[in-house]
Amino acid sequence: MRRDSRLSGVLHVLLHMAEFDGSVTSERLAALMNTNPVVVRRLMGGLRDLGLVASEKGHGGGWTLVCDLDRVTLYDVYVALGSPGIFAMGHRSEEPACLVEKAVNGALGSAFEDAERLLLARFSDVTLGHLSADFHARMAASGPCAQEAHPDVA
Amino acid sequence: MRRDSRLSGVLHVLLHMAEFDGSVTSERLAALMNTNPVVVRRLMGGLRDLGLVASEKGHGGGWTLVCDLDRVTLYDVYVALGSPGIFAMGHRSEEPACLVEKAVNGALGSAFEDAERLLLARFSDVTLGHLSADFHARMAASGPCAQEAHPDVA
DNA sequence: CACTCATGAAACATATCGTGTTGCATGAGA
DNA sequence: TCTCATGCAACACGATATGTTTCATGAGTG
Repeated sequence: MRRDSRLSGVLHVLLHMAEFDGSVTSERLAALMNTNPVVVRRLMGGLRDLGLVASEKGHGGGWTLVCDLDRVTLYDVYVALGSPGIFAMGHRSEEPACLVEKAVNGALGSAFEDAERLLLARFSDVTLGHLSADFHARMAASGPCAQEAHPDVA
Repeated sequence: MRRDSRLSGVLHVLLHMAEFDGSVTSERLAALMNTNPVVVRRLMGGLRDLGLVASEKGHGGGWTLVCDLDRVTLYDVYVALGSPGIFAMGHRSEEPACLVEKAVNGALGSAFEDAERLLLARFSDVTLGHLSADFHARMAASGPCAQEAHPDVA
């Protein structure tokens, strides 16, 4: 549990959901991720609020994709998670009185801003559809006898 | 204490040291940083190992800059700190068996690599001399009656 | 209506890691 | 010998992602 893997995790969930027809329960998704259903619900909450997925209670309930995979980017998913902090590093003080620290913040800050801008731009360039296509390409490349997408669903 | 501020902190220390003539004790540096002398020693250990600073024990001991400020970049300092992890986010699994996760890792990984490359390139473009010059410019800009660099040293 | 299934939410435990702090050993100079 | 300062180890603390349990809510089924 070294770093924040929520974006990685929620993308994993979404791509698995794209392989299902109907709705999928948190429990089944959690089994695919080797984690706990509550963790899945926490991850999905923000996505539901932004209309990327829908959840239904009760019998036959679960999670459903309600967005166009080709119109949702990694950036959208990132925002749905609450735009978590990107960098593990930061300033010692955001509003320093010390002029030395202001100079340090200036140099580091602009570098971090540029890197963040590039990263989020890259996120905006990739749709869930791209990821899904990449997944299917890997499926095909792994041979005709490759495992199914969901071997544990049978 | 939200994020790793070691790079910011150690740059702060180095720039303050540049304003001193002789050696400076950890205690004095810690006072400038509002922290503990042991924290300063921890930060400086890696820099000493790489020959950026030197330390001496006993009477009159302390820390001295032994590098050319114009030849040491932020990247060098970053490496001296042990090249700490840059991003707060990462993969759920580095070597996943799941093809979905491989696709996710591929997309996220290349974006993170590009952003890291950009960030470190920016670090390599900035020397400690640049930061020091920036600091002195800020000193001059803050007016003739501005505080000294080390008002608490008098 | 009673029962079951599944989400929603809150509380708590756990692990990691940067930071702060204390204590003691080592070595250099007065 | 005494003092000063680094070096190092150990421990406490705070923040946060993650894992887990418990209970409430609501939707479908018999």
